[in-house]
Amino acid sequence: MEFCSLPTNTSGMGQYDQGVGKRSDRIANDIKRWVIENELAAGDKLPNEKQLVDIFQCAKGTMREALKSLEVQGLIAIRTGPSGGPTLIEVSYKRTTELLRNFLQFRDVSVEQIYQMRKIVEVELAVSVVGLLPPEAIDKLENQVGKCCANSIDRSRRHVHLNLRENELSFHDILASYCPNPLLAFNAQFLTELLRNFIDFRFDHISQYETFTQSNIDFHRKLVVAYKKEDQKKIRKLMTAHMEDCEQHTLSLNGTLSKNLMLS
Amino acid sequence: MEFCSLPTNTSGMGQYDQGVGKRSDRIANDIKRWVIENELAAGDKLPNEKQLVDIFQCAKGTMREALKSLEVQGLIAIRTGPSGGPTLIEVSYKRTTELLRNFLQFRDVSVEQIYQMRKIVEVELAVSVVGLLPPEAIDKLENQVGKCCANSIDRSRRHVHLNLRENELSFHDILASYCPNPLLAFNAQFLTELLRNFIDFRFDHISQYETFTQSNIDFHRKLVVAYKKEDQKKIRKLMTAHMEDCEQHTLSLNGTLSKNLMLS
DNA sequence: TAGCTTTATTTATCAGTATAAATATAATTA
DNA sequence: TAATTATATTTATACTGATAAATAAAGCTA
Repeated sequence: MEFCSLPTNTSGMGQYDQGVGKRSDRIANDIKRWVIENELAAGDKLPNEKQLVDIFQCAKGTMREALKSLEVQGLIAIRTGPSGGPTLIEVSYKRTTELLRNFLQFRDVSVEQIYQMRKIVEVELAVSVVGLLPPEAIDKLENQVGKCCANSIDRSRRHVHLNLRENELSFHDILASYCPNPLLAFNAQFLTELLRNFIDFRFDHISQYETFTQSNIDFHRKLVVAYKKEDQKKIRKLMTAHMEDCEQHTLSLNGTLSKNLMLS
Repeated sequence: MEFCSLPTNTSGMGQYDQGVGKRSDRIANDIKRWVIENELAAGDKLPNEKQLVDIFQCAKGTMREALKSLEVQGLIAIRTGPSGGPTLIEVSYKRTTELLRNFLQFRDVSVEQIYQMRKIVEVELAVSVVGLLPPEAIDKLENQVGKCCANSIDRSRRHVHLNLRENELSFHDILASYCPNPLLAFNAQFLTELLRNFIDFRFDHISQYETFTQSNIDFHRKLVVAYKKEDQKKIRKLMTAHMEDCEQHTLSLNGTLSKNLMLS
């Protein structure tokens, strides 16, 4: 979509206008409003920095702060060079989880609370994708379980354990990727991300870790079978038990939520 | 907590250092890391703009972009004047919901999908706060139901309907405020916010709207009774039915999610 | 002491310059 | 001609200095 001049400069004209709040914030909001009104979509380009400065009659620095705001919100990407400038992008899962982690940074969240959420989210998701999985999805899931098994031959070192958890969790990511409900899928992915990257384990219970891994493999295998039969009831039962089981293992391994949620 | 000099300027020194990404982003990350390492908390003050410029040996504009980033992320508030400058704040629910709405802006979310989420979140939340509600919480809930009744005398105009929805939803906000799980509480509040501010109704079915309102009042009243008895089973049943009922009413009123999610 | 005024401090905005990075285009080479 | 290299152009990024606005604290007035 072509750029067709931003509408009347609602955020004030001339320097030091009377509007409320910071100029850069008002400009950022005006640009958002303009994007919505013109039904722009990801991939569409905004006017470049210089043009925006002309349109809004503001200083370069002010405009840069406005653009930085949109960038941090995950709404635009900025590139240099010819045909560069600010481009609208779909706010990514990644960016959104980063911002949501900021929220959790200053609050205490326990492993129990993560699983309280996960027990309802993963079960609902698992049940809801029944009938929506194309053959290649089943393949992917089966493949995933296979990787876990292959890796479990060597299980004596720390990084292997980490790798196993990675694999276990990607089973759930695959399921989430076939969930048509963005709210549900996002929550599921956010929770698996927390477990993947922000749980500090004590690695002094290797045997328990092995049990954990084996238990996961069993559940995933059974889930694949149930998905092949599209047996919704069975899937609900299995995923509920699976989450319960994961929670217990994580707790007995003394998993705690990291204090570095803010850092990517 | 006092400011005690930021650590070695890891984001590079001198102009145009070789680090990856933008200088302002690296600085923002360094400040985050420093906050975590020094276990700063909401209320603590960061060095002011000029001091930060000295510490990071960067230009004022660059530092302002870094601070804007932190501000947009909801991590700091900036005030002018003496004893002003950037102050750490708890990332607020409000800010987080704004950022999450950006995420949904470019995806299609249906009323059914909102309720798919709400049916599991509100039920889990309702059940989990049993036994955690102090007497004043019950009072608040009862009060809330009372307001709905009072308002339902005059129900002929649009804004009254909006006001009723407002009241109905604040019943759920009260419940959420007593939920110790930030993940659960946040999700619940986010969903009620969507319903409160971002559902466009067609107001051509006044009678259905009345039925909706009355139905809500009934459910809320019954829920209060159940909370007084701390009857968890009853609460689960009631809330499940309540959400199901809400969904049906919303659907028959042709509620659709607004296209203006990005705007506050 | 209550209310008002001044002053000092700090961010917010403006203006302009210089540098780096990315890309398109032209020139060169094989 | 195809591929590579050099050049020019476009754009963001970064730096500097000056002015305006906001606010807290100190001082003044009644």
